[in-house]
Amino acid sequence: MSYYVTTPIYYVNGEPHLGHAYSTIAADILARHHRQRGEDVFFLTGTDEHGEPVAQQAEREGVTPRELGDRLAPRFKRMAAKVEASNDFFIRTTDEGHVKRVQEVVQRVHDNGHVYEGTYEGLYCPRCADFKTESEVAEGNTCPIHGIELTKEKQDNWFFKLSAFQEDLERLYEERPDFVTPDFRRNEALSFIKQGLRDVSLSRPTLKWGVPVPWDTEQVIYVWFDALLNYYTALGYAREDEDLTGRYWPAFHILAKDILKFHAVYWPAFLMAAELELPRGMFIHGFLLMEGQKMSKSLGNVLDPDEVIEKFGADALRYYCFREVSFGQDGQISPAGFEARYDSELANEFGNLANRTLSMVSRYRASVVPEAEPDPALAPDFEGVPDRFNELLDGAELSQALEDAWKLVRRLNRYVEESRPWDLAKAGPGREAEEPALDVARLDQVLYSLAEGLRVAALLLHSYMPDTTGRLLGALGEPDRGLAAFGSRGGGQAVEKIPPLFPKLEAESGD
RNA sequence: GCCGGAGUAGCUCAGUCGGUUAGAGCAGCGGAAUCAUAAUCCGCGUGUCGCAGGUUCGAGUCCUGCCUCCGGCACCA
Repeated sequence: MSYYVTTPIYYVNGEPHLGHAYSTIAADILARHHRQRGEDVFFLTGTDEHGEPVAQQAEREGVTPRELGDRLAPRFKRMAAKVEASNDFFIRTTDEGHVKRVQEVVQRVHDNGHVYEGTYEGLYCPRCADFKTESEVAEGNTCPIHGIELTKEKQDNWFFKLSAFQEDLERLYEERPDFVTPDFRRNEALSFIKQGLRDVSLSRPTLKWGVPVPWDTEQVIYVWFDALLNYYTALGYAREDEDLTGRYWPAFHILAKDILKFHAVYWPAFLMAAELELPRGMFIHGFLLMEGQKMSKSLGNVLDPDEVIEKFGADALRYYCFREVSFGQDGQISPAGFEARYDSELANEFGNLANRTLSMVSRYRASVVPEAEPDPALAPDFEGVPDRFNELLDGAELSQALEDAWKLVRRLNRYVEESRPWDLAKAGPGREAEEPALDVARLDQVLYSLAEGLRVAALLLHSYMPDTTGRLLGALGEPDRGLAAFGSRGGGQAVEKIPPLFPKLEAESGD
């Protein structure tokens, strides 16, 4: 079974920020999760480098668009690495393999009769790289988004017959209710379709920076089609010796709400026109808001992922993003919120649970997990959790799944208090009078159950926090990374004590 | 203007087909414990469930109207 997941490709007219990291982390969690389930996974991210905004940005900086891409693509690549993204390839739309395959697909759409030549006249925003309909024009012929003056443009260019796919799209949404999730995004896309689709421009005659239209090399392909096709083209050349298309296509897409229309309407229509299989689905996430506003360069409220990772670690960032903000919704984030979650949940609840567990096994049982039956007091709380976890992640419900896993962490801390291993380990007065052998067995059972529960929880959390859970699983003597049921493994492994997984922040700054 | 969503504890939110005293986390207050990164655990809520009607034996849950907020689309400038 294969699983192919993508992030949007990031536009190189600016530096990477936390918003980019967010999409990347989400896709990475899904990729890692499906690998844990033993599936054949391909995870793609990359950069979008064509189009007018890049050309303009390059001009402002006095470099060629190619040079701008060459400078920024590595930054995005590095960001992916910094957040521990396990992508199998990093596509750049300037890659030869991409350009070639875009032309093939566009040619096929043309040959299938879905392209025609027309004239487009209207007000154009160079920053948006898009024409504005009358309704989208602000006072004084300015762009409502960028506030800059629009220019009147008339272009002979090629059109894609989007309107011809109206019924097909409606049927798609009918037949596959999960094609776009969450459902309120699906409704938005569907109502957009239902109100009637207009043909869209497929090419740009005035621009040189892009993929040439194969049958009219004076024009370049509109950057959005070029960009969307990355999901398909990458599989063709990511590996020198193998075309991966048959193995992985179609994809599951992760994207933010601002590019819903392109992915949920244009993209499937274009694939239909090219007679390619449609995506298996897509999940539309919201924005991480800083002080109530979208992070944006112009507002100056951008959180640099590097700084966050520097202070909290990549795992903590990955955790926080999906814990604090319900995946799919917009949500507030803040440095104070990071610190609160880090301290109370990662350090105190999870890190300390790991620490006390390893410590007690080490102290009371010479660092070997005892062999015992799972405690019936604990087992029901783990019953069915991995299955439900899988189901949630099948629907890309990252926050819900994380919540389920976290309940186990909390349950285990409670279990420690309920079972009081330190009392069981005491041979003090009033204990010897009872049956010591019973307590030995009981302590074995408690320590086994605790270590086993921690193992199961760590495995569930592994896709979210690969580094720290990896270290913890190593310390627990667990070589495998597949999801496991509670009680599926016996005792007998040697454990080792390790430094705190999430050191307290005060302790750090106090040094 | 049209469509959709939301309005529940100080904050963030759960509340499944209408059914027992409306829940969780955080924050706050009090306590227990000592294996552990002074971490953990337990206890503590007089909430007009946006407002007003209605249906029902019974409504946070269904219906109608209204208010506020958010999103999408359309329109105007």
